[in-house]
Amino acid sequence: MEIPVNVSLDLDNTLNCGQTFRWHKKNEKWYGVVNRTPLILNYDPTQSLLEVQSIGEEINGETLENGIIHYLGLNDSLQSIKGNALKQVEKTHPDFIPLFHEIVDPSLGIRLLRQDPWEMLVEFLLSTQSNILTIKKRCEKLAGFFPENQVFIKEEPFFLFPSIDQLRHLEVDDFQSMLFGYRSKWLKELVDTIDIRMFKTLKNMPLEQKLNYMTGFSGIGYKVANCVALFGFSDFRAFPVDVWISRFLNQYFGVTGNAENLMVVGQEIFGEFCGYIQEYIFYYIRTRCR
DNA sequence: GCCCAGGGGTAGT
DNA sequence: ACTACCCATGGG
Repeated sequence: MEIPVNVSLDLDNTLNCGQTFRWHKKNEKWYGVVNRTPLILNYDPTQSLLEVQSIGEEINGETLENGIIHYLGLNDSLQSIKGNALKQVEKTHPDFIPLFHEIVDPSLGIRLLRQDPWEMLVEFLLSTQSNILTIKKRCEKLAGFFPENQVFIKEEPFFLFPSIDQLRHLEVDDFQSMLFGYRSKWLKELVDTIDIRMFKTLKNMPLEQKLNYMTGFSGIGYKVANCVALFGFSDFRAFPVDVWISRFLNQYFGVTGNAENLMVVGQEIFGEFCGYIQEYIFYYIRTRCR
């Protein structure tokens, strides 16, 4: 199947900018799973065509095509998001305008994915104090623990992300064997105590309620909860503050503080789509600022 | 060997 | 409320 793409799309950096951990590229094609549907994606920017291989017929009750359009955020107007944030920057920090363009313009094909909130919660709990390569290996380790979740497109294997019921059957030692370290007990406690139906209702609640609920679990602090809100619940007012963003805000705005304080700073500077801008800043720091 | 990583919990101020 | 320190482990 082929999907015509008539908006800007930087698929490589969308799938490789730290918002998702289980996509991998081989021979110019991307391999990954969206909800319970394995996909092979091959984007040709010169033709603006997205070639899709799959064994599934639908994603989350939608047609394959609509499901992929939704997942990739192809309906997001990146120009509007930039314009909205720029207006806010002009009001609050006009001296930052040149750097704002320098950061955002090269990123206007990077899109925030609509990922599964449960998978985001588990994966970002495992992300603490680790680099992205290590996080990716952990996520693969966890998914690969369940051979019954393996599916194929032709000869190519994929693992569906484990459900909460599957994870409930594991012990702390199982997680230790996957080298999750001190995160093992956090994950065990999470799967034992979370009310997954309650968790899913956060989708329609304000950011503050999302954060309040999620930070109630051990191992889920403000940074991780913001990542889940942004990448799992598509709440663009979320503003995750990790060591990179913290250093950036300190360097260019002279502010310091914890993840909660700096989240508010980011919201004030960049406005209601600050989560999108946060991702562009993260990409900028890690590709052009080192 | 050393330092860092998409942090968070906790005890001591 | 703020700080210092610890946590397990892999990668550069």
